Amino acid sequence: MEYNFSEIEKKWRTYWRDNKTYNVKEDSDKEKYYVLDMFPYPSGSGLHVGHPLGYIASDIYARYKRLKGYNVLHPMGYDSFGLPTEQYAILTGIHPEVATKDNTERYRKQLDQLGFSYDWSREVQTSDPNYYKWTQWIFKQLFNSFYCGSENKAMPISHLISFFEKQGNINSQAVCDENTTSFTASDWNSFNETEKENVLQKYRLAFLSDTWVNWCEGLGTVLANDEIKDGLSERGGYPVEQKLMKQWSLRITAYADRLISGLETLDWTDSIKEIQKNWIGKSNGVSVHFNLENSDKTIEVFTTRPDTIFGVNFIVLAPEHDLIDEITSEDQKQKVVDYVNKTKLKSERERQADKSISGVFTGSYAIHPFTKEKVQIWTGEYVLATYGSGAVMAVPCGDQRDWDFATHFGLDIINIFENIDVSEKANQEKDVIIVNSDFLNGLKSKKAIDVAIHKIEELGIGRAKTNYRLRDAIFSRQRYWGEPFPVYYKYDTPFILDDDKHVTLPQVNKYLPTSKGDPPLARARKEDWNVFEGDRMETNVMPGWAGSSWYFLRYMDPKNDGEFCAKEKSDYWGQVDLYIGGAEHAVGHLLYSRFWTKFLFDRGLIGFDEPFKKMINQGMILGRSSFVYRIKDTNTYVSFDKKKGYKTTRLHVDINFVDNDILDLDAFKNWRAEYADADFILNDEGKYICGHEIEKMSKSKYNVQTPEKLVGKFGADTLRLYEMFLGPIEQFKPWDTKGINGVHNFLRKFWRLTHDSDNNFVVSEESPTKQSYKTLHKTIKKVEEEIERYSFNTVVSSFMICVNELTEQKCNSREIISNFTILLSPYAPHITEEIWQKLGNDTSVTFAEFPSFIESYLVEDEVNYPVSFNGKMRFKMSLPVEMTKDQIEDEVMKHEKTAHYLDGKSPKKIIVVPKRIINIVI
RNA sequence: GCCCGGAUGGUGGAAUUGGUAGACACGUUGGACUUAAAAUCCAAUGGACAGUAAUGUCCGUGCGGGUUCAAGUCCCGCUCCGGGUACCA
Repeated sequence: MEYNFSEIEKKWRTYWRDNKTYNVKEDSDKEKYYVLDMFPYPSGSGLHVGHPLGYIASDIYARYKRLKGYNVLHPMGYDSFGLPTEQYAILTGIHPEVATKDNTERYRKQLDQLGFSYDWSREVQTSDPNYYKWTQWIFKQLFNSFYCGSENKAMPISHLISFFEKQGNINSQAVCDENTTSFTASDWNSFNETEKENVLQKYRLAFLSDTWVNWCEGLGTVLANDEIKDGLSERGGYPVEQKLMKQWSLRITAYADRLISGLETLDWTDSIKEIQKNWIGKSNGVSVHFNLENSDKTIEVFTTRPDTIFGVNFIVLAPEHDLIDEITSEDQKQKVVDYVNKTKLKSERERQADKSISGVFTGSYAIHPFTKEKVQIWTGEYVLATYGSGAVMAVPCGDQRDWDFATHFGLDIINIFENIDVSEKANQEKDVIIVNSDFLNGLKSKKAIDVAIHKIEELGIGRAKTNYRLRDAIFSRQRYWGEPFPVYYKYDTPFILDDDKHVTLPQVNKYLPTSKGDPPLARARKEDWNVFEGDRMETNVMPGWAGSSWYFLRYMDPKNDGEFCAKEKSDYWGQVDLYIGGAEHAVGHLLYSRFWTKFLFDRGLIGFDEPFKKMINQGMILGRSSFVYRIKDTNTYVSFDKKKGYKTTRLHVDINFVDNDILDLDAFKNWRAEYADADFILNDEGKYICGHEIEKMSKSKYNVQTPEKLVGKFGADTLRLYEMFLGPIEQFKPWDTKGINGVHNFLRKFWRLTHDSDNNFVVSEESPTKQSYKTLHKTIKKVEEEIERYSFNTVVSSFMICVNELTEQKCNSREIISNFTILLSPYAPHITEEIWQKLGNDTSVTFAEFPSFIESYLVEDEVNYPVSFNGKMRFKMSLPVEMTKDQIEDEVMKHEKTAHYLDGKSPKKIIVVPKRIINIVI
């Protein structure tokens, strides 16, 4: 074999490992660059060809930046805590640690095969106690911090305590729970330890709170929304109910505003920024208090449209609203109780899925703050307890949901919009004039909103307020395979372990909840814990996103035993300059890690407050499924091009039996017993042609392509080039191996350019021709420009054009080949190392210098002008570059073909764009 | 419903600021080499029409309009596909 890729690739992978080629150190003489892949979860099923797409792109970029003289940090590791491994442990009894080790080893093997330039000495795993003790440490810092509203940053809780000691909480600007009661300094000083802690919990950034969760008694655990189907658990089919449970939460809502404004500094796609903005859901409005007819209490509603306050026809409370019990009249009591109970049984998801209108009148009335008229109070599911104050002022003429509700129950609809018909639907337009609204009459909405807020505040019946859709993040999981909390309890009050103490996951006899419904860790006996303090240890574990919220920092200082990451290291490496990964983490990982980064910044632990400066979201690679067509009620399969006229059933066939849509009949027959004596109707060439379709890659569709197979057949360099050649990195695209021969041939062509027919390496020492220089420098320019704008696919074309031209020029000059080898090395590291070595270099091509582009090689004496008539290109003519517009015009008019296209007419206008185009308007 | 993308040959895609549409590959067809096959090399390849031919004419970037000397690219109005998201007051 001339180009023996398997031997070459093996040789260089060994070399890189033995020589630690890709290990990096901080180096103040060099500018840093940080290229990171999104943290993979090492799943048991390994990689398919879609997974490495982003890794290849980031590797190319990292290698390119090295050639450009940067000190590049390009690490890899595993987000190794997680559910699938735990499920596997429950099923098999195999400790998750063992399964994780197997999976990461397999993953590593697969990654290594592709020739990535990771610094593996920096590998981290979230499930490694030496890693998660620092996750615990950050949790401790969150616990010991509060968010100061006046400084607009997180600060030590001790500051807050001394504030309370001096002033109580009445003038405090600290962010806290909605239901926090006021106290004075002397109140505070009289509290006992537990009382003080209960207050502090309302301020801490990591805090215990009662949270509504989907509790499944049958399984003894809390379920995620997507684990519930029709009100029953997906596994086992047990009933699920909403239950209040004490859970750890993180006060991400304190950062809501900064999480929105910080997006402006990021080079991310608009769509991800938009998703985050919507998720945080900032809305400016006003909270207004409505007095009740028969009570001293008031109902607080939140509205973004105070301009429509004279259009209020009724008020709707969420079924969970505190006041419902109290205000419901005797005659409506039974109906309301039934309704509230019914809704309680539904999961949040079910309630959201159910679009039907429901609600019950409570029988009591509120007083409109301006008109003083009676307003009916209803309860209805469409009002969410968890947003705003859990109550809305219903304006059916101006809000479609309120309109639907009013129409459904036959309630009045007052119209407050001039010349607008609200009999068919509500008016949501803001560019209309408001009428029937006392002091707002004649104003347009925008102005009326300001006027109304002003008036409401002046009368003391409410105040301007900003609401967020974002909720505090629940941080407890009733699982085993996650980070344990550094928390113990004394008299049911939580305490944090000292900084030098951390909890390692204790051994348990089973990975299931206890019979009492406590999490698996509750199975651990006192002596199973490495640390045991107080009455009991916390038995929840942290969620999957805990470890992944800060892993990019640990890569900078992975072995540090005294700190999570030394400040001088994080100051050197700084933000991730390029982050490549899927868009599916838009509101999970990408939001949480921004939150943690801002927190660590606030506390002075790192010097930047956004983790990922530039992000590229690679598109999914889809599979190309193949099909056979079985004639109904037979065991006969008809070729795709012959199936017309037959009634057939389409069946997925394993793509490993299909080459260029032609089915390997023997392989198919051997696949399954039922196909063993299959008959075939072949086409005229005696072949069975399969049908095909583009679908998501999945085992059940038999369309999964593994990198191993392709690396075996074509080599890693070919696979790397091909994955890039498929198309723009961020686009969704089908995987089709048809084209892989093309890039493989390119590498072979490159090999042949530098080897004679006996496979001896040959380069010429003669100086290259002008033409070859031009080819090279054209390529240098293109490769550099395209990589800089992350257009990885077009670079491959440039390589091909370069080798095609050099082959044509019969150019194998050492100078040209050397430079081209460097250009190609980020894409095809193995073959280029081999040729680099054969060129006589004794260090890796990794340490070469990216060739500099010299403009003068591209300068031409002549320009080949396209000549257009009325915008249509008709012919070309070469003219000297230095020619003036007038001279060009003369030359064109003299051209023999011009007369033909003028067809006797004289041109109205001649447009000459030097070095570009000539257009003659007739 | 709302928000964000996208639509270019038989296929994947290129065209970066409005300036030669279809680069580069795949596939297909024909040819060379070979006992044969594979591999390799050469040639053709958007469509239609005319011509023995060189060549010429027309059409052509989802659809309909517009701006411009010139539109895949800009503007207006649609269609279809993909993604995200939703009783968020």
